[in-house]
Amino acid sequence: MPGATVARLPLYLRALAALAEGGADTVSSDVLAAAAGVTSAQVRKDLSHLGTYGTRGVGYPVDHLTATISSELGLSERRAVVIVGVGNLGHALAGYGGFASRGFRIAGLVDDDPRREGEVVGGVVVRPLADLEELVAAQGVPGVTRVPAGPSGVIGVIATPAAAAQGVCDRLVAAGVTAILNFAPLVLAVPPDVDVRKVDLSVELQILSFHEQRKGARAGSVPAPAALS
Amino acid sequence: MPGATVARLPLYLRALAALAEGGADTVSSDVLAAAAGVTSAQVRKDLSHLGTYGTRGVGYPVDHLTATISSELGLSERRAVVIVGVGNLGHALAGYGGFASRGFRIAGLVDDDPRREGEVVGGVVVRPLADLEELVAAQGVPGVTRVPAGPSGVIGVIATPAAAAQGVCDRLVAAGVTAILNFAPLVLAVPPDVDVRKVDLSVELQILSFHEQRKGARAGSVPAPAALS
DNA sequence: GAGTGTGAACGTCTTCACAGCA
DNA sequence: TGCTGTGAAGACGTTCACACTC
Repeated sequence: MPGATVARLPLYLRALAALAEGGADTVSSDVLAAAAGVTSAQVRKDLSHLGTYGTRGVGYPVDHLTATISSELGLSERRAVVIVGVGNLGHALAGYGGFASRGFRIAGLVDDDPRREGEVVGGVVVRPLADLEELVAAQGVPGVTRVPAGPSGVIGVIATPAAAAQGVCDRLVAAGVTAILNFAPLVLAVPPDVDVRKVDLSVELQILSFHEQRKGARAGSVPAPAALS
Repeated sequence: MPGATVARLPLYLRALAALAEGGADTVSSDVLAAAAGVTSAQVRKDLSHLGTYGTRGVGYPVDHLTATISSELGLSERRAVVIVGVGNLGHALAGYGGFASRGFRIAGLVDDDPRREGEVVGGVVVRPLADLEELVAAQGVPGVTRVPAGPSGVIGVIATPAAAAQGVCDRLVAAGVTAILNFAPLVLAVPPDVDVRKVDLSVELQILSFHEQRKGARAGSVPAPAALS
């Protein structure tokens, strides 16, 4: 399954939820494409990778498609998420309703700062960093036989300052975490079997800034003279 | 300039800042690649798009390369950012030091909820949603001649619930904003000259979940029999 | 020798166009 | 007729390999 397709499956899932809300029974690739912000050809190609069969002349069954994608994404059982770092960002993440509604559960909040210990955020108690390993070990992914020292199935979220991130990452990995979402602005070093995805807010702004600059240059300056040819 | 290259320039910028900190005068593509988490061939290709000249046998001058990339990204002047929605996420964004240190300034915080008006977050006062247009209009990008009804150069950040996002987006666009960073989990409809980038935390988790599931399946089941060949 | 700059090969993703089926 | 499923074509991005320069 192409990585680009995997990245779009959550979008389809979200669009399908909205369509199901509206009482739709089936969806055509055209409608689904509009809701997800892609082209219809893209939708059909992506769904063909699922082995999913729509009905020609009709479309795809909303409920079955939803179930298939959920299953493919491993969302059938609520996956455990452990958030490290309960600062501004950690608070926002812990309080974000989208996690729970998308099939995840916050299984732990951990912070370095003793003053935060015991605080309750999003219904979960903040625990000291020392409890990290224990927290990860306590999570079993239901339906998956836990192999000792194998992947735990837990997703670790790093919301600490950059200086602390690699240390936290090492501990997560040692505890058996093989999926990490990193908000700290640095490149984490991890073993090859560990997946890291990164979200860097200032990088996003800088990309937007690039395009803005180009627009500004276009609008503010005299158009370039025609090339000699 | 390829979009993929633009997306990596901020990473190089960050890596260069760290190297400059360490007192480095020049960088080889190898070293820069390691710091940015890409390959050295990638670095050379990307930098060649800048028309930047390194010195063969030596590397790239750290200061000049930093200046060139900053300029290319339009970060020479501090670009204004307006954040709409000062909930958990908005708070985290407003308090995020990475914005200021990367060449952006928070020019406005806006929220719907009258109870938040007047609150000071990250040194900026929260203003009512009605002030949005005025705030955008008040920002000029220094050095860029402001064309009436043209792009304002301001970057809008949408950190509202999904239900409010499209309305806010429309107002931003009407006010002259042509660059939007969207945290709400929906696809925004905008005119073609407006750039939208989206960050969806639960989408990232779902992508990680997909890969975790595959690992779990591998570890938990008997290895597939060898193919007949 | 060390390291850049770049054409060419390669792989991946997207779009097109249309055959095939309800 | 309407819409899926999919080979083929095209666009895009990355990696390779090496000529060239300091």
